[in-house]
Amino acid sequence: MALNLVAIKALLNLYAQNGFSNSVRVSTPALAKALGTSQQSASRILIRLEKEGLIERRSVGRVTYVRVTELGLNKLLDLYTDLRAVIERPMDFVLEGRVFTGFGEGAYYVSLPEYRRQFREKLGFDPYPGTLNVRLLSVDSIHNRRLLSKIADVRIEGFRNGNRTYGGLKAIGGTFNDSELCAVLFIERTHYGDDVVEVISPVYLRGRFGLKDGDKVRVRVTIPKEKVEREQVGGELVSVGP
Amino acid sequence: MALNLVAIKALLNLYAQNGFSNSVRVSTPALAKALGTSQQSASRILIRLEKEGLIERRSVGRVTYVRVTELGLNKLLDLYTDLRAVIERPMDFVLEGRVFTGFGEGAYYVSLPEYRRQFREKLGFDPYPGTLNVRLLSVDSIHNRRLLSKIADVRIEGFRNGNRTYGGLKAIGGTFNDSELCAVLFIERTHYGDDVVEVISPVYLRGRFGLKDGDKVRVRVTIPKEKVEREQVGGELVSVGP
DNA sequence: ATTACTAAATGGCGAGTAG
DNA sequence: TCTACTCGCCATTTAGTAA
Repeated sequence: MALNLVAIKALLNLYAQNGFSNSVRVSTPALAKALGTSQQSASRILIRLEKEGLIERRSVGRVTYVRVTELGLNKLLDLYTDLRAVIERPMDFVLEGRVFTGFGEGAYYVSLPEYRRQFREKLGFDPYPGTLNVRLLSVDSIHNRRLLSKIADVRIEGFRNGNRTYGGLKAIGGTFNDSELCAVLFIERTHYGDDVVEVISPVYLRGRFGLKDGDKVRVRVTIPKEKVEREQVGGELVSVGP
Repeated sequence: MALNLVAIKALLNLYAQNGFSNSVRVSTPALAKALGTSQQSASRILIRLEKEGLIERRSVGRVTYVRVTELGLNKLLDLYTDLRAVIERPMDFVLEGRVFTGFGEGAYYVSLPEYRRQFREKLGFDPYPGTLNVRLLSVDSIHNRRLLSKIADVRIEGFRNGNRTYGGLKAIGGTFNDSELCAVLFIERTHYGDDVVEVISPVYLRGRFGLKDGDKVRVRVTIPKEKVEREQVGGELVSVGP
């Protein structure tokens, strides 16, 4: 017999008030308010939680005290550890596509001392002078490119040199064909579309893997934890307290 | 419009299969099995999740691929962080009671070199030769005593000296009257009941607080995280995979 | 084999209300 | 005031079934 989400929220609410090591004084109207539900439902939930052995109730006069049982705590811990096992683990973004020859500016830009210095300092390697252009194949890869362009946290600043200005870009480190260190570049004003990434590496990738145009390659970016943007924070969860 | 628990489980299940950075192939019977529900419910859940923008579906031939959206990920993260905020925080166990004079053996035992050495090494202080007996007042305190006796992780070994054997005990560090370092002892073969704790401390507590029999005292034990026993592991949560 | 509709059963909800 | 009952009502479920 599976518990409802609201019931879990109620349990969490009680636990949040130290309900495991203290008897917490609760009233069904107060609980109802905290859960955004009716008094009747709050009453039902407490009855249910008690029946399932997740809480213990004790009436002193007309006020009731509730204490979360070990079973109840375990219920919360189970949910928590299940979530944690899934969420607190590295997230892999794979970009798969085919090599193609671009406009050939990559080599020029990468070898500019301003850029090169920043790559060395912020990415930790001295890039081979040139970018490898990859046209992404699957919708997943294109989707991942979009996500990564937001996650990428290595900011390479633009600069000006005389009357010429050079734009900024973002980068993020990854692995090329599951073996070589590389970085994916997200150039602010690129000539390419959403289905293209430009990759740099300390090694000459075309040579290292004997790549010709049209060959399939794979870039893997691993995000240590959940570093994913949390722009939408529509928290509709338990508000703890009275 | 609040989501159901089963729907959350479904979302988690999809996410667990790298559903955020990969399109996951799902079938409603398989999902139903993983969730312990019917095929029809699985179908409805997917429809619902898609309607709420938490997943995206894509049909290729007769198989459908599902991908968790950023909104969907945020939903999981919200739940997770809410749980974490409550669970991953120190837990306080308060024992309140009144001082009473016991059989007077405490001083003898504590001053035995074997015990004393272990206290010093495992608890980090040299105990005043004597225990303070506290008779617990509230049901919460008695409950907490029971819990702490299971949580207590400082094991003091028994020993024998000639023909006499001295029993083992467990202890856990705490704070006496919110100011002095102390430890609660859980003696294996005690003469006292479940409503009594024996407390030791580097200082002479009776003197330090001017305690007479019947005076109220409070011992607080703080457990860093959730170190609580998880004997009951009735996991009825999402089983990940096919 | 799928997915997902409709129908009937179940279960949860809030309003009203008793104790 | 409180808790928790009953009662309609609506949501969610499963079974059957269509596509």
